[in-house]
Amino acid sequence: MSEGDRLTELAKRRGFFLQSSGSYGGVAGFYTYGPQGATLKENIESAWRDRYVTREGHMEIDGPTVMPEAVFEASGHLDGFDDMIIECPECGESHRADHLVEDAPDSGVEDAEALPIAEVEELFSEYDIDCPTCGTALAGEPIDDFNLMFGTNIGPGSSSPGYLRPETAQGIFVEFPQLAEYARNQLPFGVTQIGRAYRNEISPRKALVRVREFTQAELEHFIDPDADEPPLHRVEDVVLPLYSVEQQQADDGEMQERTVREAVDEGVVADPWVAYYLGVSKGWYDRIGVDMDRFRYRQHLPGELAHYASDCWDAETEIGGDWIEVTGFAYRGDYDLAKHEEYSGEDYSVFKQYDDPITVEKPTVDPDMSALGPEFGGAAGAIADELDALAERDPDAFDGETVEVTVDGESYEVAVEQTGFSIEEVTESGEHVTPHTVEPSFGVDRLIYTVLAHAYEEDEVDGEERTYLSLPPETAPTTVGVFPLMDKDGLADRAQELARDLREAGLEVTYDDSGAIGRRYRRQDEVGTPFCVTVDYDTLEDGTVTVRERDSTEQKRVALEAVDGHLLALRDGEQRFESL
RNA sequence: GCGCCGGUGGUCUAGUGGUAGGACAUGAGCUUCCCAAGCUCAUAGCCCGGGUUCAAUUCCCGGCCGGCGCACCA
Repeated sequence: MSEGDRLTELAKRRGFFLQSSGSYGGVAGFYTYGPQGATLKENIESAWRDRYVTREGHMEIDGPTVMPEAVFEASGHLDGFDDMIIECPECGESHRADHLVEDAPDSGVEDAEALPIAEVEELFSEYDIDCPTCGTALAGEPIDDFNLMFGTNIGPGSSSPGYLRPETAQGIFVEFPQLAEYARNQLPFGVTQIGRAYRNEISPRKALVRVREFTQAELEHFIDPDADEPPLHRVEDVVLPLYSVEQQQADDGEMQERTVREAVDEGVVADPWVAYYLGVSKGWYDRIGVDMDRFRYRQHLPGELAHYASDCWDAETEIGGDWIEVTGFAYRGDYDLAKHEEYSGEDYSVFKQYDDPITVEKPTVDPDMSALGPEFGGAAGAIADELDALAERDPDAFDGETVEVTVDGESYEVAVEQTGFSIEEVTESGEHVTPHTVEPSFGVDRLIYTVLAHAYEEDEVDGEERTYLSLPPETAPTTVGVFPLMDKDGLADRAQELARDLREAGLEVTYDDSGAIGRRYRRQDEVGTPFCVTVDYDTLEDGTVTVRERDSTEQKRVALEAVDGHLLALRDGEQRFESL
């Protein structure tokens, strides 16, 4: 069995994840997290919150998964995701069907994308359109509709289309004006969101790696590109395993190690904010259980860059020989906010106050409309606007007796004295800045898949093969298994009482009294439970229990009344098992 | 979406034109003083629909699902 198959089998058998709606044949690309998986996910998400919300001092919001069409017109997802594709039966090349129709001589069709598919298919016959690659006639070939967004209707009827969000980021961007208020209009600030996103993938693959509904944890850090710098010194010595474009294109390209500081100084990572988050994140991956020997940061190749990104690095993990993307670190510039400002008409900028107000000489006009109106009639208004723009663009144009402006291709001469031109001293207390966005975007499901795959271990205990998940105690869904050595002589009662006490102390506890003790240890090993506590005959005598550690299978005796404190400390990394 | 291969208890699998056997797991009982021991018993299965046939889990067609390759991954 491959690494992935073994993992999927264990995941189903032990309750990490399973394909959804199995009773009805299953649905491709949808998974249900079982009891272990749901808690594992919760643990990873809360470790993420701890790192990217609490410790970075960012905000968290929680928005809806359905958003109106206008949002995705602005974001570019509507056009970018909705393509008609036709595949040539001869050479196998795929082409945009709508573009071929528009390009066909005499078709006269201008907006084929808006037409129903059946109609576009007919147009292929009508205009005898051939494959641009090999010339084969495409008439009669089916057209595939690639719409990666799930659509729906908001309210009755179809007048108000909506889509399931294909990324959580837009839910942050659209609320920017109010979020800036919450941040008291002070840059920089960061906003996070953990939530579901949906993409109607053509072919979901590899269990949790490519699914149609998934969880993202995204951070949008809004910065003033001219003023804000990341606190690089906090991570400057972190060593990054980098796989740059240059190395990817080299024949024998391998990863190279650079500290965050070196990466910035040498220009390997172009943007210091991106470098900062690469540095912050490396320790976090390690903390949740990613094997850092199977981890790298890979730079996007020029052709891979999304429409908004100027530079992008992915965190990738290796599973079964494949590298999978678990996080994208993108510098999105002002693309998103500028788009939403343009489409919504709302203000998506932040007013940045100068330390000291500055005085500037500003050319202004104050056209005498009572003179321009009679002279130029209906064009007067537009001429006034153009004068205003011209004054800012080229004040020298007002030096002569008259000034010439062009409106709708018509040239007009205006007497300078009628323009009210003057140069005024203006005091400016600040300026409007459209922030740039730095975006680390985490795929939670792929991280879960990675953590499970990297935790999967096999060894031998007393000549018997054993499978266990070497999950960090903080990440493991169950922290402690509690067993009576025997299900008799009152041991079970004492053990159940202990299990209740440990749960009350805030630990995730499983109680098990079924079968031989070794079997129970192995059950917990397979779900990655780091510690097991056994109540035995000595417990009845001297009030101590054994604590057994998963990876080493070693045991220590601990006093009953101290066991909850030790386990909490072990879980939180404040104590090591060896020092018990 | 295309092509190839596949789909039998929770899991892994044997097998068959006359509705199925094992292993592991699970539950009950016995046994057991720390790492999947043993014994007894029990629960539980042929992906869905159509066709051929007296009879289909088995053969044929379609669908769904999975693996791999291609394409796709804004």
